[in-house]
Amino acid sequence: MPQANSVVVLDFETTGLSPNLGDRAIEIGAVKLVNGEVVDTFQQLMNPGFRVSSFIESYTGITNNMLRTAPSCDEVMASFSEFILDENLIAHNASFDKRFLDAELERINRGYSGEFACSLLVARRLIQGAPSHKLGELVRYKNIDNDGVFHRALADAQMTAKLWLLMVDELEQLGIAKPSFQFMKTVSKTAKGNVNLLLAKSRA
DNA sequence: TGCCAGGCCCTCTTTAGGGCCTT
Repeated sequence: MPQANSVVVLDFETTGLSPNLGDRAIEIGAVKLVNGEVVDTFQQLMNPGFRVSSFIESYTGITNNMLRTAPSCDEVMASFSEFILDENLIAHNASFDKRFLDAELERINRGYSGEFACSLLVARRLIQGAPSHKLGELVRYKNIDNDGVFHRALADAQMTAKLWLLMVDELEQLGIAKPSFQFMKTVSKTAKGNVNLLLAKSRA
């Protein structure tokens, strides 16, 4: 059973957009939060078994030379599956990361018991004034601490975690007592126009 | 051969189309 007070925020860098078209993971980064505090991190490059495009090299800064000596996806994902055991999961545009997580774990016959929540879907509802809901844009808009690194797995996971905690904080300031992972999922599934109604009903 | 993601969400919608996000 997933723990109620802890969660893992994760981010993949990949060779492209779709595991169904043969794309693979090339880096996984994650932070484990317990009661809103970072207690552990995970970051690992992985060798997908073929060369990545020059687009991906320049988009992520991860080069073929860096991947040449990296351990295989199978090896890294086996270790990552231990990291996320029994944890609920968060990602920015979670449907993307879930597809890659599921595809990579299926290859090694591993699974996980947690559920996914999506920081992008929550942000679209709670941060409606943002010029866009790209992770980098939300980080700028909300003045979230960052080290200037974007499109690397651990850096993006850290920023996503900070964004998530900021949104939880904002809900607490609006009178929602200790917004849970499940409550955040409910927010993400509520029609935009009904979010204020949900919050009004949920106030302590 | 040539093409290829997929889920969410809005609207000039629901017998559909297109932008936003992720790499």
